[in-house]
Amino acid sequence: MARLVAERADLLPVLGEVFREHGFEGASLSIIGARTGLGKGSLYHFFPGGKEEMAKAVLAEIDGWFQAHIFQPLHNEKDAARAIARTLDAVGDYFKSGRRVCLVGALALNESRDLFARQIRGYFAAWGEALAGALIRAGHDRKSAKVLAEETLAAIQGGLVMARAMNDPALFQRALVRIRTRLVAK
Amino acid sequence: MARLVAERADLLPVLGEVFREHGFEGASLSIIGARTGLGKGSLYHFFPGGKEEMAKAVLAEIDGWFQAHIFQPLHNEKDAARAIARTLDAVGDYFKSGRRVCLVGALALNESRDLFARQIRGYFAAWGEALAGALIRAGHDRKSAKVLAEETLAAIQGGLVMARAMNDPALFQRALVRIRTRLVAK
DNA sequence: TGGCTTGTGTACCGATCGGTAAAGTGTTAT
DNA sequence: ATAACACTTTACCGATCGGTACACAAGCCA
Repeated sequence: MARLVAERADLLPVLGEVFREHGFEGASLSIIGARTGLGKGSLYHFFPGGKEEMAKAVLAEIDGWFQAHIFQPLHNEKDAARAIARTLDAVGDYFKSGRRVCLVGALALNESRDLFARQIRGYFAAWGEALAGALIRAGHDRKSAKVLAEETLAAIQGGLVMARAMNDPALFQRALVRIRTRLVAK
Repeated sequence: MARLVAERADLLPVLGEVFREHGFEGASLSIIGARTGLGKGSLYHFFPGGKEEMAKAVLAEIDGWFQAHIFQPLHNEKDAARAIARTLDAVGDYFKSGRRVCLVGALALNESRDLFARQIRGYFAAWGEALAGALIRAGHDRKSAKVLAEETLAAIQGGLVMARAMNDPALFQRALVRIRTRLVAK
């Protein structure tokens, strides 16, 4: 039978968008099937654990992307200030300048959080530590770096929420600009 | 037949908590029935429009509470700086120091936003304008007040998201402290 | 050629979904 | 007393939910 998808990994971006748009509860198998073009048989072939396994796979893929494009650069690049600036650009692109929501943050808000608590916490913890590390290398002391990192992540999440609420993606971009100026200024 | 609830308004806080915990899609009528102690018949007696009317009523009640306890004080109190400080305290209490999520923000994130777009936008717009007005009276120029208000609302929403994600209510309290120092300092 | 693996399509499951209908119970006003 | 109203209870509706079972089709390897 002609296969409809090259590999399981190709499904993850689509699944991610579906979960972003409808939430975990709201993303029904019929919606998922329609968006992926796969029937239940195929979906359960790739994800025997059902919706929960799909969401966990998506979260793992997101974590991998951030590891590669955000966390690692923050850790490794010589020029910490430059790394911070560049990863902020990458964040802006990733969230499509405010038109895309953070799935990890969205899942954190309601009771489905409990299903994914470890991954949610791990994602933000890794991000916070990577950013704080870069801030230290850029000249901040340990304490202020930690505070600044925490403040930055909250500002990003809040910017995404507000951009959606006001239906104004530019709001998120303005938030990113403010974050940038605050992080580069010592 | 013995009535189980004095008036419709008494249901709204319970409904609010249910929507906060489960989201709009996830809050099933059976959950709602269990939490309110009412059967479907009673629920549809009070809310003929079903879940959607329930959520809209909850949003209206939230808006009313913020009007009375946050927006109006920001507009009316003589001492603007004091009004800002006091409303920040009220916000901290309202969100139970980070243990409670913002329903308006949570609804904004997924596709159920479209159902409530006007109320969501109105809530944040009113808040932003009230805060910006108070900041102007406290000495800020029009432009920086608007920016600062936008930044503040995003920081609050982001603080709530992060506190839930990290399962650390103190994170939200730290965010509120930072907001306070930023708003009182000119 | 023939089996084996990998994926797909279809039919089906019991449970639950949001919502409706209508009878019944209690209170209140006339 | 009785009629009107406000609320509750129960039974029910079709649709959809997440998930399972299984036959079947294609590609690959022996």
